[in-house]
Amino acid sequence: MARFLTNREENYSQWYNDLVIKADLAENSAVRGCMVIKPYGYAIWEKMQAELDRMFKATGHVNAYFPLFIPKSFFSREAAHVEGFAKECAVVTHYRLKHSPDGSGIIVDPDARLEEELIVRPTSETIIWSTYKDWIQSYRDLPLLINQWANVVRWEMRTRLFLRTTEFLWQEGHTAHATMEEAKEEALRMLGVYSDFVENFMGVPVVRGVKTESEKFAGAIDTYTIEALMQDGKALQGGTSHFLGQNFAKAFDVKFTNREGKLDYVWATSWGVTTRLIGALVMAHADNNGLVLPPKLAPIQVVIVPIYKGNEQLDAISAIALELKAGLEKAGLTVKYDDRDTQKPGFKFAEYELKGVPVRLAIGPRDAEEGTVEVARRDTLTKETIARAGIVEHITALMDEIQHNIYRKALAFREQNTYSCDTWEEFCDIIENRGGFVMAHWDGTPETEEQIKNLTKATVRALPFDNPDEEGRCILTGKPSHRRVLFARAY
RNA sequence: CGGGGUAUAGCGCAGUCCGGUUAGCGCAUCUGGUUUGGGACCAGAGGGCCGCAAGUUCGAAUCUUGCUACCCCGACCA
Repeated sequence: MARFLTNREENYSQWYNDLVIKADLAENSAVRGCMVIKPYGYAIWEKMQAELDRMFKATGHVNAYFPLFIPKSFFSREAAHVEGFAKECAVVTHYRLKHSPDGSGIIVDPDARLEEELIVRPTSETIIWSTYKDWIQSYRDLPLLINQWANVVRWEMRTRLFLRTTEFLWQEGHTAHATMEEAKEEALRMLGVYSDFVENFMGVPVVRGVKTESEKFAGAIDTYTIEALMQDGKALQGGTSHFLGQNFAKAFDVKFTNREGKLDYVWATSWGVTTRLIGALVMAHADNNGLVLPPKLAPIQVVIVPIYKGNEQLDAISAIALELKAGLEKAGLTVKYDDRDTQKPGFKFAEYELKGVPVRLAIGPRDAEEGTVEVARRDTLTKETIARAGIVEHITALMDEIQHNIYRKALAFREQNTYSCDTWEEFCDIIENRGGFVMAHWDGTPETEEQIKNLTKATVRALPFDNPDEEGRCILTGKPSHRRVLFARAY
């Protein structure tokens, strides 16, 4: 079977690329660095969106939409922000085309140069905070809890489907608060929403923590992050939530009158997750047979495949299958009955495995006669024949079991590949030969962080919230440290 | 932006060194038939500006020059 996919153990990144394309999630487009998200991949994104959107609303947020374009001058208002994003911006300089004088085609009309260039948003803090200035006057206007679903553009040098594309889809929350405490609380709350989503819906365990100075968001005071471990031992940042302090309020002069009647700058947060999560979903669970989707995000949760000879048998089996489908749908499951006559059962089995459908039911003449159905699990690749009576309850329970099993498996993998390490030799050995998360002491300086990165390609992924205080010595410099941090090579 | 590579059917490739009938192969597609409990088989068919442009030549996928695009490795990054 593996002959249809590159073997995961032989070439992980090729395997990933093949899988994304063969499972019909996405493909490269005619535009450099930009992908086409195909219907099956987009269906997963829609499921993610629906759940996240529900979570955002349950925590008091509302959706709005801001422009794709940002006037260049807005960008320079926050110094660290412009510094961080300037090198990867797409810029609109003209607004018109015309036929070339020599008739050879269409050219940019040099007379149509914009007075002020527009930046295609790489993130929307600047346009949003320039708008918030007009929306906020008093503490009564706060908190302002807004989310936007949008596309953004970051002109990256090298791209990979879902993991890093020039244009990508995301949501970005931008909130404004009267106090520092409230803004910090909000940033942490949203990090909690993200980790809840990634762990309980995607089935991917995460480490929560704060980013170092060099890794934090351009313009933030603190960046909180969730870090997940992929099957090749590399870390993937799953989502970030930023405490922005008063940086953007000061840059855009957003002041409010507080309860004491005094003017103060507003406190801010922003937070986002992207279509990159689809890449994480693939890299965390999939195997050499294809995707393994968690039931809670699978576009198709159950597929029914009929096995038959001739129309007569097909009719009899279809009657059973459609009744079963109706029963499962009534229980809230998304079911597909694949009665295509153009493909054989074996082909369909392999195809739905490739696409990661959690449960496959097969019904043949034997099952029709004996009142049974063959139930195959994608996560374990096991099959059992069970009675049709009570099948809906069985499948419903199985969905939960699969959801949990996928998470347990990923968690076990992460635990097996998380090392606590105290010497430089051991550190290099693990990073180079085994991969995974390494909890080690670091002296806290950007210089040492940089040096470790240059020597090993490993970076500090986070200062984990859950790591206990512990006296130790930096693995590189030997200087004192009070807590272990999370190192890994990362995507 | 540095270093390396590739461009031939929808996809993956051979042919290019050493120019020569009608440019092949596998997969996919279409037609007909037999099949259907783990990626079926047989027979037939369609599909090409050989990346673009110029040059050399009786003759160019093949040689020369220029251009363009894409991929890989680095620096940048969710």
